[in-house]
This record gives sequence, C-alpha cells and structure tokens, in this order.
Amino acid sequence: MTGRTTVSRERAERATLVDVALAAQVSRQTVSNVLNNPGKVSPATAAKVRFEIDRLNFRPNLAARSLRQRKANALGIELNATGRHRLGNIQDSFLVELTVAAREQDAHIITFAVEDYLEPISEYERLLATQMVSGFVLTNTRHDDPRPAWLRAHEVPFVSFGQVWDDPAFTAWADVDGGSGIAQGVRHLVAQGYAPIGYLGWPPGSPVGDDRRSGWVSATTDLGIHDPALQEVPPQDLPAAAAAVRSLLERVGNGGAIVCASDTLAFIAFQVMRDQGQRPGTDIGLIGFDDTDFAQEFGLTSVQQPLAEIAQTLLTYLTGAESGAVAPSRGVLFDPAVIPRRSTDHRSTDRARPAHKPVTTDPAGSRTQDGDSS
Amino acid sequence: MTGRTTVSRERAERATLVDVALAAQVSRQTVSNVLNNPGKVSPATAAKVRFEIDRLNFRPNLAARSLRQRKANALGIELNATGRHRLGNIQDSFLVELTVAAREQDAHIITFAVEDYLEPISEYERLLATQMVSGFVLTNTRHDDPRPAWLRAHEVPFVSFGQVWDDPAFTAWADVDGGSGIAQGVRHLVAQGYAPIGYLGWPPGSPVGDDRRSGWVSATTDLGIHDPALQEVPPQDLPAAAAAVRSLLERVGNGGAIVCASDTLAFIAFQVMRDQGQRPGTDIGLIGFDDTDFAQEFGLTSVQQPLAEIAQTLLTYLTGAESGAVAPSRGVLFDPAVIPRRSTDHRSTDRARPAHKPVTTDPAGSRTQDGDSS
DNA sequence: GCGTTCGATTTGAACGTTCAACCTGAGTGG
DNA sequence: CCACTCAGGTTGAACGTTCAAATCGAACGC
Repeated sequence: MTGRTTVSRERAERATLVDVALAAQVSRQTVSNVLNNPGKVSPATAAKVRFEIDRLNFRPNLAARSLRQRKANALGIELNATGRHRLGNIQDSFLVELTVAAREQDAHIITFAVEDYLEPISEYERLLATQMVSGFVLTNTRHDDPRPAWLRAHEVPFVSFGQVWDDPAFTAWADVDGGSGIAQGVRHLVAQGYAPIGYLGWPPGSPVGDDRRSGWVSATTDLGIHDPALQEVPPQDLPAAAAAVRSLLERVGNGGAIVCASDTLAFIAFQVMRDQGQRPGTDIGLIGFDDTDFAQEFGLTSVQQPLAEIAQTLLTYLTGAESGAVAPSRGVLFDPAVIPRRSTDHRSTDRARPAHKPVTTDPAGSRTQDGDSS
Repeated sequence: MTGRTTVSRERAERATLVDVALAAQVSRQTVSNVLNNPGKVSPATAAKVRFEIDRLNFRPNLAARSLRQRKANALGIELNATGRHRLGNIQDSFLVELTVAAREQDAHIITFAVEDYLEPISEYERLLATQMVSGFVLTNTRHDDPRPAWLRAHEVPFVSFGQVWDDPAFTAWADVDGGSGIAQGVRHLVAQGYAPIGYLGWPPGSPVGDDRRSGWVSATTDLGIHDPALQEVPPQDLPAAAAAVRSLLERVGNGGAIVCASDTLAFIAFQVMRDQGQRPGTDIGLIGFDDTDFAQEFGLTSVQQPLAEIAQTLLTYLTGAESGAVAPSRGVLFDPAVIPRRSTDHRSTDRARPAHKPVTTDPAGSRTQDGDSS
C-alpha cells in the first residue's frame, strides 16, 4: 500500500521450491529430493536445504505435485446419505480415526455422498476423472457388492473396512473379529457369575450377523452352557421387538445375561428391562456391541472395535503400496475388547441406592475408568 | 496391446482440454470458456464443443485448474477428535448434508481432526499452504473462539454453522433459532393438552442454552402458563442429574410435560420416567432437541434442525463469493420443526400395553420387584 | 472511406512440481 | 593411462489448465 522496496519482489505469497533453492544455493530438484528422496542428497546439502525450508516456511503445493505426478493425494470415503442414520453410527467414529491416520501419512480424506444404491460407481468416476482422489476407502461391504469389482476392473487403489467377500484375491481389507468379540463377552459374563447366557441378534444370512452369533455358539459350547433356545431375533417393528426381548429375558431369568449383536439391540433390551423393573447388571447382565456413545452414557458394557488401529492399517496399505510394503496375503481380523461397565456388574451401585428410586447410572458414570473396583 | 495405429497417440488415458479442442476444431481456450464463461462463446461453437465433451467424456483436471488459479476447490471441516463423542452427534448429520450440498456446487469437503484446543490454527496453515483447501466451514463456535479471528486476519474464506459471536461484522453464518424451536415445542405440547410445561436445560451462560431457555420463557409467558419454578439444570454428574430430573418430574406432575434443550437431556428424563413406571407421552409429555437417532429409535418427539438447508446456504456464501452473490447483511437464523412422536402423544400405544408397574404418584411408597433390603 | 468498437476466438505464457536425461568429478580396476 | 562406475547434482521439459494479451472480421458512426 504505502512504502515498498522495489528491489525484491514484494509479494507476501508463499515460498516455492525455487525460492528455497535460491536461498540454499542449490537447484529445484535438489530441494525436491530432500523432501522425496532423502537418500539421494548428501547430508550437508540436506541440512542446508532443510534450514531454508524451515526459515521460509515452505510447504509443497500439492496441486502442482498432483498435476505432475498424475495422481491425487486424497482418498474418497462414502457417507451413506440414505435417509435415517443408524443408531450410534460406528462409521462416524471410523471417519474420525481415518482422518487422524491420514494426516500421519500425508493423505487427505474427501467425503462424498450418494443416495442411490448403484450411484457410488458414477461418483467414483467423477472423483477419479477430476483427479481429486487417488483411491477409496470402502465401508459397509456386503455380498454382491458391485464396488470392489468395479474398482478392481479399473485398477483403482482401494482398501476396505469390512471383508470383501466376493473376491478372495483381494486382501487389502481389515475387519473386526465379531465372533471373538461376542465370545469375549460371553466369557466376561460367565466370569462375573452370570448364567445362563442368551443371545440377541440379527436374522441369519448377513455375514456380520452370522459371525457374531457363531461367537456366542462357540463360547457357550466351550463352557458347556450352550442352549440353542436362548436366542432371539427381534423384528424391525419396535413393539414387536420389545415383546421378543421380553420373552428372551424371561427365558434367561434373573442371574442370567444377554449378549447382543449391537448396542441398538442392547438398548432395546435395556429399555424393556427397566420397564419391567429389572436392573441391568444387578438382575440380568447385558452386553452390547460397538461401544457407541449410548453405551458410554448409560453404563452399558460393550464390545469396542479398535477403529484407530484399523484405520491406520488400511491407510498403510494404500500409501505404502508404492513404497513396496503391500497388503498382506490375507485380510486382517482385529480383536475387539470388552469394555466393562455397570450393565455387567453384579455389585452395581444400583443396589446401594434406596430402592424406591432406582437410578439410571452410577457415580463413576461420567468418568471413563471404573477404578474403584479391582 | 497388439495392433496399434501409430497415427494418433494410442493412450487410453483421459481426454484433456486439448483433445476436445482438436476434435471440435477450436482452441483450448474456447473449450475452457464453454465450461467457465458460457456467455463468451457463440451458441453454435458451444454446441459443437459440448458434443465433443460428452463424446470424449471429458472432465477438467482439478489439480491443473487449482494450480493455475492458485486456489483449491475444496473446503476443510474439522472433526473433533477430542476423545469421547457427544451423544447423537448432530455434527455427523451436518457433515453428510454439507457433502451433498458441496457436490451440487462443485466443491469438495476435506476432513481434518485436531486433538488440542488451539491446534486448528496450525491445521489451517497446513491445509492452506499445501493448497488443499480454499476455505473452511466452522462448527461448534463459541465465545472467545480464536478461529474466526485468525481466519479473518489471514483473509481466508470461511462460513460458520453457528453464530460468530465476537465479530458482528462477520455475517456469513447460519444457525438454528433454538428459541423458536423450543417455543414451537411448548405450543405443540399445549395443543396436545399437556400442562404445565417444564423446562430441562443447561446452566446459564452459554449462548445456545440461554437462547433455548428464552424460547420456553416467552412461549409459556405468551400462553399465560409460565412458572419459573418448573425448570431444572441437571449437573454433569449423572446420578445427581437423575435426582434433579426426578424432582422436576414431580413438580410437573402427571398430565404435564417437559421440553428439553437436547435429546441427551430428554433421554435422561426418559430413563428416569421409565424407572418410575411413568410412560412418556401417556403420563408426561417429553420433547428433545436435535432429532438424533435416539429420538427416531425410541419415539421421542424432538426439534429437528434444517441441516440440509443450512449446509446449502453456507456453501452458497463461499462458492458464490466470486460470482457476486455475497453473504447477507446479517447472519441467518433457520426455523427448526417439531417432529411429533409417541412421547407427546396422549394416546400413545404404550397405553395399550399392560401397565406392568403402577404409576408412582407416591415415590416413597411403591417399590420395584427387587425388594431386597441391603 | 476510415477509424472505432465489439464479439468471437486464438496464442503465448504461467501456475509449482517432478520426471527423465544429462553433467561432473572423484574413485576403481586392469 | 584409460574406460568405467557412481554419488551428487543440474537442467529442460512436461503435467492440464486458465490468465492476459493479441488477432481477426464484421458492424458501426460520422
């Protein structure tokens, strides 16, 4: 605006490779190599260059890099815009972990949303054609999923949170070992003294649901307490679901417990129990799956998925694909962990309260660590 | 693969501007103009060019555009990675709507996550310096928010979901009229025949909380049924919160109703009521705020924010900034809507169920079935 | 008839980076 | 001594687009 020194270019803009090169008295390419091929440059020059990079606060322009390399440095992830959100959507937490992991690997996450079932393909085309993304992260995979096939056919890099069922050759996926999670839940309940152990799940046919049920079957069988009658698959309709759950609760009886395929199911049970004056934990044990906000808020023991680890692993497959580190020979199953809360605690503080005011939660509720027992 | 016509370049790669120009027998720039300055090109040529664009399935390379224009075509949005997620995070739904709106305006949404309170600034710097984003969408604004000031100082375009309190000059924000939403809730309850109407809110001092409370005050006052005693601010500690809610429920009494500043608060009330054998809707009306998955799942009437509209409006400010359409002279408040469900329905199906527990009008008297005197 | 304006289109250059090829000098082996 | 390699470094060119300026006719005003 006012006084200006006409000597040097007086723009307040960002430093470029050339600026750094000039300052460090080396060539563009050497600066570039310091960043991308550190082995190719002598320690002395590297230090000099790095000094100037810091001093000038240089950051490579990713648009330029992307243009030259013909390759974006972002990954697309689909948010399901299909109307109603699922209860305590696990996907939201995964997105956060993915974003965190992406920063560590110098990648970025770009969201896109589709309404229709087949639409993701056209969205893939758009994002790839405009060179906004170089690959994708899939979630909610299912049988007969058209996405992996398309991506493979077009040689688009991708990874999947959830097994890719239809293509055994594709191994860049990671998933949670749901069966193991449920089995851990069963063992936890038994260790706490609950018996028998019932199961509340989804209709057979879905891979995830079948997997989780198998955990209940195998764990109870191993412990010699399996009873096929102690399971229930509540229908979609909420009142009908409540009735089904009520029936299961009766069959299990006081002192027993129920493991559920999801926190949502567990919460239906939670509600039904309270309606009947039964106290979760004290009277009947209850375990959910996913460790949603719900569970944290209301003291529901739940099976927690290691989302951060999964996100990190998946991204390594994608970003490491060039650096030689490739996907493993088979998909990876991560072992979830049971997070114990009041709903599986016989000595729940509910009992300590004056009986005329059965209380929803315990004093340690807002704190994550239980600490006082053990 | 095998036979090749050496005449033309036989790469199977994407068509570029030049490819289209060659095919349509015009210059690069004309093709570019067809896309970006449709007014500058004659209808005849435009048609010819568009035909070739379709035929060759041309999509502009956004990396190249971004490089030349010195401006990214994506917006950053912060996901709060700070440990525990809030219950039924409204932000997740907003992100979906934002993503949808972005596609319509040829923008993209890039997520980033920060752990620390002040860290967003450094993340802003990184994303801007690398030219990944051209601006930001803020959420969860608060008093003494350092972000708007920094962004303004650095002339970075941004919009905000939530009023920007500290800077009256900044008007590119949109928010929900919480007071109006609560007032609508009050009127809905009264229309359904509930009285009196209590309020369950947050401690005074937060702008959002004060706004919502004021809706209750004004609506009840207008209807001549205001009673300052019928409000409660439950403490963080959950058991204490439950006690406070219980007290409020007693003061309101059967036939009355409670509007809550959030679904989370409503759900605490929901739990307490069921613990006491009261049926939401049938005995006491209950309204939440945010229309989370919770509310949908459990039949809680709730105040729904018009997130899609807000997202679209905000993006218009950002993308339209160049096309002349600027932000309004003041921030915009959107009117939310009450979504009626069972919790405000006197004739709720709950009534049809056998009342397993007697309604406890006398809290000290009846007890639940545990009956043990520890 | 001639300078002027204007619409429509073209051309050269540039955005900032990395690829591919090239250069240089010192060390190596015979 | 010569051919060769090799580490370290440089240079021209290119990625695909848009900006800024130039070109070209045709229409216009006087």
